[in-house]
Amino acid sequence: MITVTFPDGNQRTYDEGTTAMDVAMSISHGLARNILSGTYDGQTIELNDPLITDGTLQFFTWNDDGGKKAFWHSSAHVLAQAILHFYPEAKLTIGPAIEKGFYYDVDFGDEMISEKDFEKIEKQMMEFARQKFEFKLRAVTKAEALEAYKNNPYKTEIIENLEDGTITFCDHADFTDLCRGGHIPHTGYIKAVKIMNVAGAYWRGDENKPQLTRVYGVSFMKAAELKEYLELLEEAKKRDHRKLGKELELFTFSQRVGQGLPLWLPKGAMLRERLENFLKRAQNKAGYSPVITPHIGNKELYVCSGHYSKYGKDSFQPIHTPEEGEEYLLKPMNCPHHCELYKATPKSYKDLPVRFAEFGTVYRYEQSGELHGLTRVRGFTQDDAHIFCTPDQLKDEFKNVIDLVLYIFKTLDFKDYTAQVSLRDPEKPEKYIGSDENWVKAEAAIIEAADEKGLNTAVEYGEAAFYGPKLDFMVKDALGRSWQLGTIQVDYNLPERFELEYKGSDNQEHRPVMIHRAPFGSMERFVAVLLEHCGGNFPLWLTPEQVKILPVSDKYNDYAKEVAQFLEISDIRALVDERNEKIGRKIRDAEVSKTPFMLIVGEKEVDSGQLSVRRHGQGDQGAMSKEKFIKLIADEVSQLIE
RNA sequence: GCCGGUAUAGCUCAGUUGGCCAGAGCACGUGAUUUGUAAUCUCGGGGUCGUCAGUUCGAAUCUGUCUACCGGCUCCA
Repeated sequence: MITVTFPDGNQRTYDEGTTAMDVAMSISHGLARNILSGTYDGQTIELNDPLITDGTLQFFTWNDDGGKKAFWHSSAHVLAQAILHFYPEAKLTIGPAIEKGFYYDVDFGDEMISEKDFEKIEKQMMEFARQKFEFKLRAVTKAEALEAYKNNPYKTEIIENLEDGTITFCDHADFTDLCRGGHIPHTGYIKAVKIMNVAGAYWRGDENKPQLTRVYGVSFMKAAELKEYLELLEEAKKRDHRKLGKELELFTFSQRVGQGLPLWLPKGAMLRERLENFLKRAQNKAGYSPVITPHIGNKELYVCSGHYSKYGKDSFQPIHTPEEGEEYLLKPMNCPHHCELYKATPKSYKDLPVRFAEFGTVYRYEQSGELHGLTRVRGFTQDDAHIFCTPDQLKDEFKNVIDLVLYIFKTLDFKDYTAQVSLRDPEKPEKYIGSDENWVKAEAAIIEAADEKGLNTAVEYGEAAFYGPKLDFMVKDALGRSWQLGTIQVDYNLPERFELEYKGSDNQEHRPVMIHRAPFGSMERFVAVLLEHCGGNFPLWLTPEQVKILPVSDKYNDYAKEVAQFLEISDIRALVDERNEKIGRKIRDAEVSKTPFMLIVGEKEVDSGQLSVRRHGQGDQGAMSKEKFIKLIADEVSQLIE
C-alpha cells in the first residue's frame, strides 16, 4: 500500500501501482474528467503511470498553468505527428508549450510550408485527436536514443547533453518523440486546433546556427474556446494602434522619410502635446526643473559616458563636421547632456535633489526587423528626467517617482499593473560597477520604497542594469495584454564617469546618486499602448475633438458656428460639420470618428437656445442649456484629471 | 540583420491559366436637394499596378534586384 498526500493535507492509501488517474477517479469522476496533468512530490508525472512510493499528488486542470502546459505540449506532439504524415523527410527539433499555445521547430529540408498547408495539417491533427491515442512515456538508454535519431543532428545534439538513465521517449499511435514528459492522458482531449502562423527561428536561438521553420499553433478542449480566442484576436486587430492611428489621423510613416521614423499628424500632435502638458504640470508640482538640450552631441561625450563602447553599433553613424576628426552623434539618450547641465554650476548639499526634466527626442538604430508601429521606432521622445541626490535622499526621491507614475496610471485608467524590481545577480558581482555598500543601500531603498507604496512587486535577480538596480512598471490593457511602460533606475556609473560632485555639510566633495526615470517610457510607445487600451476612445480631456456640432441643414450653419465659438471660450474643442449632408449622415460620421459629444442644432435649438446632446455610443441624451453642457464637460474633465 | 509572406487610386480591396483604353466601394470635386438622431441622389477627376532590370509579339500577372510593410527569430526533449 502507498499513502498519497494531497495539497490540502488530506491523505489516502492505495494499492501500489495505482495510477494518478485512478486516484482522481476515486475522488470524483468530475475531477478525473478535468485533470490534464499532475506532479508527484513536485515531479511532473504521466497520469497513466503507476505510483509506487508514498508522495504528495497535485492535479492540474485547464485552469492551472501546469494543465495548459501539458495540453499544449501534447498538442505539439500531435502537430509533429501530422507534419511527419505529410513531410516524412522533415527533421523534428523541439516543440514546447508557450504562453498561448505551442510551436514545433522543424527542419523541412528543401520543402516549403505556407499558410495554404495549414488547413490540411489542422484536419490531420483533428483526425489523430479523434482516435484518442494514449501518450506513453518509456525510458531508453542513451545509446538507444542516439541510434533512433542517428539521422537527426538536432535531436542528437540534445541527447548528447543528457545524462544516460534520464532519457525518455514518448509514444502515441505510431509516433515517437524524444520527450521528458508531462502529457494529457490521450489525444482525444484535443477538441479544437488552429495553426496560427509559420516563422523562421534559429536552432537554439543562435543566428549562426541553421534556421528552422517554426510552426505555431493553439488548441483547446472545446471548439467554443477556440472561437472565443480567435474573436479576441479579432478584437485586438481592431484595436491595433497602427490601424487606429491611420483611421483617426494621428500619425503616419513615410517610406521616403525612412523606416521607424513616425510623423505626427495634427490630431496626433495635439494629443501628444496634451499628454506632455499633463505630465509637465505634475512634474512642476513635484519640483522638477525643465531643461532643453540639443539633438546631437560630440562623440566624446558618449565615450565618456560609456554608451559609445556599449551601444555605439546601435547608434546612427557619426556625423562629421568640416573639422578633421570631429564627430557628433544623434543623441541616443539624454543623460550625458543632463550630467553636463549638472556640472554647469557648483552644487552644495543644500541644492540637492536637483531634478532635470526634458521631453528629449533620441535616435537609435534599431534593427529593421525589430521595428513595429509606434512601439519600436528609431526616433522617439522620452519623457525623461534625471534626479541628482545624496544617497540619503534616494529612498524618498524614489517614492516620489513611484507616486508620479501611479498618478499617471490612475489618470489614464490603467488599473491593472505590476512592478518588477530588478536586482544584481548575487553570483556575479563582477558584472556591476559601483561600491557594494552603495548597491546594498540602493537595492534596499527600492524594495522599501516599493513596499511602503504598497506595490505588487516581483523581484528578479540578475535583471539590474550594470550601473544600478531598477523598478519597471508593467500595465495590462483592456484586452489583458501586458506592456512595459515606465521605468525608474538608480545609477552610480554616470556620476562617477562625469565626476559629478556636491559639497557636503562636512565641506568635503561627495558624489551624488542619479535616478533616471520615464513614467511614460516614450511618448510614441505610450500613445500606442493608450490607443490599444482605450480602443481609440480617448478620455475626454485627451481626445482631439471633444464636440462635433451638427446643423440639421445648412440654414443653421451660422448658428452652429456661434455655438462653437461659445464652447471655445470655455476651452472646449468643438468643430462644426458644415457639409451639405443629411443629419443621419453627419451623426454616423461623428460616431465612426469616435467623437465623444455631438450637438444637433436646428430650428428647435435656435428657438429655445437649448442644445440637443448626443453621446458617442450612447445615443440621444436630450436637450440642455449651453451652460449646463459646458459644466457637464468641465466636470467630467476635472474628474478624470483631478 | 536573418527566415517567410505582402505591395494595384488618399483608404479597403477585385483583377481568372500573361492578351484590347486596369475595376468596385468609401473618400475627394461638381450639381441637385434643405434634410431631426448611424450612410440622399447626379455627374466627374484620380493609378507610369512599390523600385529597377529581365523573359515574351505582348507583363499588374512570370524571373531576378532593391525598398517598405506584416508575422517571427526569449520560452530549450
